[in-house]
Amino acid sequence: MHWADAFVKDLTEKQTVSTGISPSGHIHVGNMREILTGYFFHRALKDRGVESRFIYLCDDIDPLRKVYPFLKKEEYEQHVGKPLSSIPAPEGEGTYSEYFLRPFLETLGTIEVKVEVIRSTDLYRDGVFAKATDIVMNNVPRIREILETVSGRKLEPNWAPYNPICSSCGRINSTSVTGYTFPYVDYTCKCGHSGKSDIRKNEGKLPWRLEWPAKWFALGVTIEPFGKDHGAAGGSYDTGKAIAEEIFGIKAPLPLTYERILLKGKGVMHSSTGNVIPASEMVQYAPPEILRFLIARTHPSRHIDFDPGLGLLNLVDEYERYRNVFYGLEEAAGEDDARTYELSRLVEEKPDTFVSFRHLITLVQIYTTDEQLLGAMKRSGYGESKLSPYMKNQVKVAKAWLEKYAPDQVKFSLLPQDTKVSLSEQDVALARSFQEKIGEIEWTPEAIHNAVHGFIKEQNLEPKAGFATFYKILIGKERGPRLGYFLSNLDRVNVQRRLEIVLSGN
RNA sequence: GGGCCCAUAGCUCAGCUAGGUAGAGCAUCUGGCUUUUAACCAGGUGGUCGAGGGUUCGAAUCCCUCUGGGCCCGCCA
Repeated sequence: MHWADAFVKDLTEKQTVSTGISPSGHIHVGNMREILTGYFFHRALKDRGVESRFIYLCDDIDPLRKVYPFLKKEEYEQHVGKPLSSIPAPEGEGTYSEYFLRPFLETLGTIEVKVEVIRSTDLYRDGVFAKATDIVMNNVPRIREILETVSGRKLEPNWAPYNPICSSCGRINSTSVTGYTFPYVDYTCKCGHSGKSDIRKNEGKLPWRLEWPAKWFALGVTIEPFGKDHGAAGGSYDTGKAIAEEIFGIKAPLPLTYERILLKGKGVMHSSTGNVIPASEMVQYAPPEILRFLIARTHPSRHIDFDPGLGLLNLVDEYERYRNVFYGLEEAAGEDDARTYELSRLVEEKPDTFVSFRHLITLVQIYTTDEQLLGAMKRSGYGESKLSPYMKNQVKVAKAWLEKYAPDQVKFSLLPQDTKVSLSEQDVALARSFQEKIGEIEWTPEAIHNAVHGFIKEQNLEPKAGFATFYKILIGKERGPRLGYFLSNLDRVNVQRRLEIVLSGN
């Protein structure tokens, strides 16, 4: 059974699956595990006929913690400590949080993940946290005791479970609570200002360890996946669970701690270090369903070493193998293959409506126009009369991947006309016979192929070695794309000239 | 100091929940194919299942200890 199905298999009541990511920087492939793990639970529930609500809480009231390396120091120093929803975007119009949220939401659209997006600033502004905040402010000693016991840390004497936003300087990290009378929290700020925050508005926020259980309480969350940073003993899930049960009188959601996604050879993806591939970029360099597949195929308890190079190509191969399993064209290797495919795919893909991505990688390096490409695809079993939007995107993605991440192993390009290549006697003889007759060969794939094969046979060569001669001359490699189709797309005069140049040097 | 996860073929992994003769893909090798989608078809090589102990008629699977690797908490979120 697929891990998502196994996780929800005993649930029959309506569930609310919640996820949360802070838009403090680029929302990256690593963050996708949060939202997609939740999404797969949601899907698994619905597929079992269990009612489910799926929400994503965007923590946009969180303060900017520091000036990240990707921010201009002079510009953002003044904003440290202010909510992400009230400081300017690194570029263009709008707020900081929306700047990073927008491409993420677009990416969710691209991979067909439908989720209710809730901004924490809005929750506070609309008073959704008011009741929870009031409960919390009336139970400070008990909460302090829980936090100190469960987490083992000592809280400051003036600690309070609420952080007011200073109405004068806008900071949330420099205020101290001095009193509480519903609905106002009194505070003083390091900037010298004293004031009141209305807990029914976005004039302050709960600290994380309280905000999390308050969210469960206010929104009725029953399932929540989270990163292992929250899952450590004495971590925020432990304290959250205790607060949920003892202060709010609710059950904590069913937890799932997931492992991190690493970038192969570079370690953990962190927005603060810049060691990231934003999710919005990944869907430009990989078929979008692969983002889902990457997360769906691996149990959350295992870390993922993501390799955007050759590893990505292998990943797509695997996805396509699972697709074949789903359509009964191939035997399953693992028992969840078909289900993993089903959870990953974006649209129904009938077997004759696509061409394998690996093959496409070759094709887009040979053909320049859609017509040529379509012809080549049809020879590979593509049944549509024109490029589908899906395949158009695949083509775009294949080109982008070649440009940015492809290893040399899968790339080829014509050698410059005057590049010297040393050839064996066999190579020379073969290339010469072709070069001498090149003007008489009909410049079509089949005719070229037949001509080359004729010369190979005439000279008693191994076909493989014979073809290699031409690859050496043209692209400097031992192997290459099917020669007839390849050459027919090159200008005959240029090919002739290239052969002459190489032969004159041997 | 504390916690979690991982370890099975050269590589990526399945198998572990409910113990019953060790699996797949890729790579590699051999053979086939009168012509290459960086193919295709058939077959082969390759593993003391990280180590040790325990439970059991029987352990990759359950329990304990250890080793190695990774990550996290003890600021903030």
